[in-house]
Amino acid sequence: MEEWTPATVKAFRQALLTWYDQEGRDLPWRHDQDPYHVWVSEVMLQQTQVQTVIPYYENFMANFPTVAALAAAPEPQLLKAWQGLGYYSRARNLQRAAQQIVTDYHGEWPRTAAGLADLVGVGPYTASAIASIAFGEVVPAVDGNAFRVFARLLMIEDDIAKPRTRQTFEKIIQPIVDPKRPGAFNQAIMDLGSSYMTAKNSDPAHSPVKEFDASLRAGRVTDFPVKTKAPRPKLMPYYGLIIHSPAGYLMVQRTEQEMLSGYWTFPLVRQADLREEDDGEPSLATDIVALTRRWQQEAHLDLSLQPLGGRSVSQTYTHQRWQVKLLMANLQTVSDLQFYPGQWVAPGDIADLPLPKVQEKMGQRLQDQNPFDEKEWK
DNA sequence: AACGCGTGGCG
DNA sequence: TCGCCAAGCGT
Repeated sequence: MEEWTPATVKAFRQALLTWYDQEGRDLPWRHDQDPYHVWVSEVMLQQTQVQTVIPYYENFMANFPTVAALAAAPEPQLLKAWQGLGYYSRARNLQRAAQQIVTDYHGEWPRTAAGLADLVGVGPYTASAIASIAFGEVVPAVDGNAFRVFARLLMIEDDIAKPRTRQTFEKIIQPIVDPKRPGAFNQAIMDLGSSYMTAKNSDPAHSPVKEFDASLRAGRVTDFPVKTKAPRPKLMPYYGLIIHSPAGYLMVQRTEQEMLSGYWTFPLVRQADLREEDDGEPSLATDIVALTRRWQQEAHLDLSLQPLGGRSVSQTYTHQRWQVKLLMANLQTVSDLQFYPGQWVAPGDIADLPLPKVQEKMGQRLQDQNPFDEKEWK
């Protein structure tokens, strides 16, 4: 890899920050250096692109303008504000950290990366970003952009998928960070990584730091960064149960142990489990299937599940690929039996719940087919 | 250390 | 349709 002299470091800072001052993006969270604003934006930006985050950030600040407001927010409102943004544990961790700030720190922010890292949901990158941007600490904020930019500039061969590579990069970048403007330096690297030095379609030959780009000189830009590939998502076949009654549709809130926790969906049953039930084998069925069976037997209700036409709904996650076949049943009466932990939701009220994308797709499919001649969709 | 965790965009 | 990528963190 390349090594830079102090003179090269100085020239690099100059070129980078001159460009950033002229061409840096005007983003909603860059209007001031309020640590609350920086923190919320950084958490939203974890694994998420800027143009996706902007409307969520604006809405979030309108709903929760201060750390105290966030700490006191009702969870359904919080989850609704995060709906569609993904990685939902971020929202819960954000609120828990807000409560830490209010109660443990009496509203006073830790002013260093080391202190900030004690907040739940704030890891090494986010802690350094907040510390440098809001409090001027001279530390590198090493995210995917910094990995890519410096891997190319210096031709660093370490595999960025390995956890310990972070320390390697931090050690290399630390003396390069501009001690006078660490926050601007870190943000400039990110802007560079999302413009002239992207993963694909980058244009390093015209970047403001092209003179410092060893991979460009070597004609090896696309060799960096080195990163081992992630495994393919595992196929997970489900049935989505659309159970309709005069009271509405049966919805369940996903538990803390499940992914998408706190969000609401139609009951989802692994296809293998439902088949085991049908075969009369020892039951691997979920609560919902067992309850639908019991309900059917005790109340003598017709709960025969019919397929809903059309192809299955699919949703790909980082490690799972769901294929959801929709089955539906129409109950003429509800009786007083309860579907724990489910809840009947009127069609016009479904959109008020926090819903993950896969539920929106199932709901859309249902509305397209409209098998129960429903007129009350919101 | 390796894995689980959402969604949207792009070639 | 597919594979890869995007301002990571918790366990």
